[in-house]
Amino acid sequence: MSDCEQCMVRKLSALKMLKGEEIKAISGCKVTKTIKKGEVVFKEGDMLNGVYCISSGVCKLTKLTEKGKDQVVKLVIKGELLGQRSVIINQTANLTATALNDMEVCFIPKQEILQDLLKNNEFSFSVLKRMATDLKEAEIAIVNMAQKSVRKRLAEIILYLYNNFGVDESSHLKVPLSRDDFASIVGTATESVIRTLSQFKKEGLIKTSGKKIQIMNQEGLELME
Amino acid sequence: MSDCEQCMVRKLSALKMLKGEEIKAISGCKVTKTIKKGEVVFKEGDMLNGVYCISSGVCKLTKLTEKGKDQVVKLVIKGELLGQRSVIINQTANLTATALNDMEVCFIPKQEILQDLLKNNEFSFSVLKRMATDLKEAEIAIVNMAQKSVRKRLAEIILYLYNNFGVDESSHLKVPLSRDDFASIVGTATESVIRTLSQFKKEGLIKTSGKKIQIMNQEGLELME
DNA sequence: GTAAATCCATGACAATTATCATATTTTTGT
DNA sequence: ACAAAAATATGATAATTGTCATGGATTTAC
Repeated sequence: MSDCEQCMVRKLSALKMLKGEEIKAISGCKVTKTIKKGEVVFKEGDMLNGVYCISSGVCKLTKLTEKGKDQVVKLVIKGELLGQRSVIINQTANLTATALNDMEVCFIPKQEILQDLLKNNEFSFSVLKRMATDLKEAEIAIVNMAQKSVRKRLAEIILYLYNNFGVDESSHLKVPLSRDDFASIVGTATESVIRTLSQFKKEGLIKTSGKKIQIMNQEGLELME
Repeated sequence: MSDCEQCMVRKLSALKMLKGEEIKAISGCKVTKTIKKGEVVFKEGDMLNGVYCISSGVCKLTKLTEKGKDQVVKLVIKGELLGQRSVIINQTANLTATALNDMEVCFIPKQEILQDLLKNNEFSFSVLKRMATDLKEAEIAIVNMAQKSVRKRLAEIILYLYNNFGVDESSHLKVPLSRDDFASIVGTATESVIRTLSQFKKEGLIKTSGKKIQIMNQEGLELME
């Protein structure tokens, strides 16, 4: 049905480097899937038979800790590929992918991707660049976790959500994260998130209505000590 | 002088995938450098003109935090490449590399590496795999930072040093890390490291003499809650 | 070999964050 | 629309970690 050659989303990822032939092959074997909010795309430990290209929606990648809590490692958005790392090093998934809202994804079988990686140098170099960027971001995340306070990390994630996912008609953050999700992104207890958000409210930095968050003083969040 | 074709260290990294021609080219243009303990190989923000292949010695990769402290992101060892990420995405270095003991490295110019990456698919796929593995490790580090206590993280880094770098004749950990280094790996204050090590001593888990550490009860460290 | 510098160690105390208990509000399912 | 479930909120308190001060031990440089 839908044709990869015309797909705008593909242009956002390394898949844009594929040649006519290769695109056609993928068009022929890809499977489009709909994933509902809260559903799991794949689980830590699953052996993946391919990668997922996200057409719409947002997804969280989490890792289960020894205490049984989830830690969010990364939020993934339209145009990015899921599962490429596991496919490349041929290992089970390191993370669990869960839809934060309704998603549409294209599943591309492993053999197809691996074949293209080995044959098309521009494609594999592009994937390499993408991964290098991910690695850089992960390194920054390590430093943030190690050195910044919960308060600061929470302010930063709110700004991140604002800058990357924007706001809805009522100017509330678009990505629907629960306090629990925030806690597992920031790496703290849910109560600490709630308390800190209350603090932010008192300070006039944000407003909330239910789980929805609205930024009132962006600079205040940015300049947080 | 020394010939890359014969180099055993090269076999440990993605460079093992290079073909005869390519190796010769590198042999001809590489520069061998000696770096003394404490010296900086490159600094965060430097534009790198090539990558460094580590022949001997250990090196820490750090990032400067806003508070002016260093956070260690990774320890790098013989056979690994330094600076590949910056060269691949053509950006300034994200991290500072500092020798923890005397090192010998081979500097390979950027053009040479990039050429090989674009021409030799097996090489670039091998670099890709390496980077995928680094990314996985970085994700695990994020989770550890976010969820584990200082005590636990310190126990883990001691075990890591033991497993990856071994001990000297007197069965003390080989890598010479100061309490300050430990603090910036674990992501805590130096005093907290000192205090926690003292605690470990009291519990019979380790012994210390000066900055040297000896593991007395490996299982105790492994099973730490 | 000795002084200076650096590093290790520990106490006292403050700040941050976690945990447990318990309301209250919001969302969900029917 | 309504009850049940889930999520948010807040207080009280404990545990962890950070900061500042100070003294002793090692290492380094000349």
